[in-house]
Amino acid sequence: MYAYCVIEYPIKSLDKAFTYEIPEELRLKLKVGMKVLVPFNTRLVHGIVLKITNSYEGDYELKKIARIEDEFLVLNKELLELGEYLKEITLCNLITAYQTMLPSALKVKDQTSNYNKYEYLVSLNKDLKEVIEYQNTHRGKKVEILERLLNEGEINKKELDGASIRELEKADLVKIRAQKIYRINHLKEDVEEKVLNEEQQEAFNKIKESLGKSDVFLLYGVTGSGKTLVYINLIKEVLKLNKTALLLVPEISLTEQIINIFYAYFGGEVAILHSGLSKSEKYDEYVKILNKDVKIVVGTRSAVFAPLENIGIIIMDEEHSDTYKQDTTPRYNAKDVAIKRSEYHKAPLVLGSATPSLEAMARAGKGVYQLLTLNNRANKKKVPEAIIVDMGEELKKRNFVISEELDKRIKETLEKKEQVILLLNRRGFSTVITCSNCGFTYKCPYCDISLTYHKSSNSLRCHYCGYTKLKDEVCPSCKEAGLNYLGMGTEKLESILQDKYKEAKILRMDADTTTKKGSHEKLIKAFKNQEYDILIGTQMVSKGLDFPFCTLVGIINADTTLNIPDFRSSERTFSLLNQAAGRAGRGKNQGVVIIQTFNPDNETIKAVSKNDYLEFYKKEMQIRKTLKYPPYYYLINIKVASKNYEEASNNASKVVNYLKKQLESSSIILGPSTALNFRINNIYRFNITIKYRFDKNIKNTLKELDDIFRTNKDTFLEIDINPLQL
DNA sequence: AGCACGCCGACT
DNA sequence: GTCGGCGTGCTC
Repeated sequence: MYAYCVIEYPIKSLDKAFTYEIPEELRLKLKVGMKVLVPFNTRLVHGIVLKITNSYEGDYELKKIARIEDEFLVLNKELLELGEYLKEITLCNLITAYQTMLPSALKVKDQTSNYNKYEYLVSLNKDLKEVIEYQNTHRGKKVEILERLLNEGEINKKELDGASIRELEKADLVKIRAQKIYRINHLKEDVEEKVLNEEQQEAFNKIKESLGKSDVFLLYGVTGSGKTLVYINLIKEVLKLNKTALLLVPEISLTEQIINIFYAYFGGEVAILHSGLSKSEKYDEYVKILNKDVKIVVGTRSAVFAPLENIGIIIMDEEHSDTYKQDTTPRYNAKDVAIKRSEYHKAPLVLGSATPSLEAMARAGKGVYQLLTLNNRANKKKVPEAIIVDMGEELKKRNFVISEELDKRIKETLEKKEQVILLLNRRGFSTVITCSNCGFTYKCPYCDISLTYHKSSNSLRCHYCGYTKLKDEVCPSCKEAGLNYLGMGTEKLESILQDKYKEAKILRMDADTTTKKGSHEKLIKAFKNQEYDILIGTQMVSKGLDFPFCTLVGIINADTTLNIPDFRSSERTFSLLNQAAGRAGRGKNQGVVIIQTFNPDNETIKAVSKNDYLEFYKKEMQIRKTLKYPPYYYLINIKVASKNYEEASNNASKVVNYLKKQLESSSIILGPSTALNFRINNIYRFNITIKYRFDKNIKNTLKELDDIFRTNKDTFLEIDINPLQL
């Protein structure tokens, strides 16, 4: 018998099956989808078995499989196919696809170690007579232990005196049994059963009817409308059918809230998979799924590959989130994988969002997805009104940071002992440092982008490559003391606010204060417990959090994300601001939102203030249509990168010529242009963008292009299919 | 990728 | 004479 295997090296020339003879002793054990160790050239490498046959093609001599690794890990037929699908949609190597699907502890690589954790259980090894005899002839701890073992049966070794146990074991009176345990354990709690309201019930019913069919639903529910409750009830329904459920969430910080709810409802039936777990924790959770010890998986992007069988429903919360797309190779979108799995399992896929991606909404509009709407907040409060403040006018009144209106509202809110959230879309003390005398700005010598000032270390840092330098006392260019902070960060806002509202307890939450594991959750808890009055933060304060005492949300500068040169910036801004606004008035009292902007007439800002997603959707779709952007056109981004400028530039032109020759005339090819981050780490990058609607040549052309450049050592190609950013 | 094989330059 | 530089080519 022979086995076809892909081996661990993620190299184009090795991206094929190698044939091995299966040695006699492995013939019964070896299964397709197993991880094996095989001789390859002069050494042993790991691989995955793709196929087992009785004969093989080719006239070379075969080597034998050395051994099976991690015997319990078998990629089933669905997951093997899913890997091939991943390869197809991202143009990655097959082995890269499988690596992406596996937790790091189980990846195909040379060092294998045991991640299993055990507990040791002690029990009696001899009959009663001998035990009693021993007890009669001995005294002290050992006798007590035997007594307990007689009464209790098995006892965890940790509870007993180590030295005594060792002696008893030597005397052959007790035996110790190792039992695998999981690192993460949660018990179900008594939760009050919340009843679905009319809207929720209706959505629930529609989806329930589709159980057993691979329908896709877009659950469009305003912030606070209780989508989670719908998810929980659907999953309960799925469990009744003895099927499993997969819930995808956008990021860890959000996972923590939702995961606690799920633990409360489902306890040990839930496995979690996200980047906040340690390697061994992830391993454990993965093994739980493989062993079918859990029925529900909650996790971030890569959890879409969870080895669940018999899936009854897949739910993707915050469907519009960018985090579902991986921004390194393989550049897959978890949504595509979720759709594929939903088809395989004949399970409905529910896409939930308060601000659906235009793609999803457009598909719902065409009937590809079924649209379900939750218009009302679960607490029956209105979605907060939003007041737009024109910061251009405020500047004339010399209010640079906090407008009159926001100031008044903050004071009122603090007096009422309610809480304020202020959203600032930047991190660091200030982003850019400029000389007011000569206009000099610090740029990264390797990446050609502005350096960010960090107050705590008085240093300037490049966000791309990590280059750091100390801030100078005088401007390096004109030697005047004119270096100034332009823009503002959370740190600066904090000090301004502390000055203005001396009594207020202010909490700052951004990437700098939440680097430590668990610090994010701690800060949230502290604010929720009203240990603070004002919460200042970046994007992370806007998402999914529930603070019942918060009645005022202020958006300090709504424009920052709007001005990013990207065709999705309006969509992202709407989503961000809408989410932030949704933090206000989730409890008993009505909330208010203040939006400070230099563009009070901007359609996106106006739509946010009216909380009118559909209005935003209509206007933005019009723009996308005229400018030929998704969802009207598909995009492909090709980056041509090289250490050598000429090399990069010439090859970029060659790529464009090749595309023009191969693709249909209806497809639009843009570029080559210098990439937004043209020079990173001294590598020059050119951008080429393809816009197309229907082009039967596209797949093959990209594949060929990829093939051509895989052999080129100085220039490499990065192909991003359906990119989120250009 | 990783390693062997191979064919040319300055050294115990 | 040989140690070692990294170009080339192969891997079931």
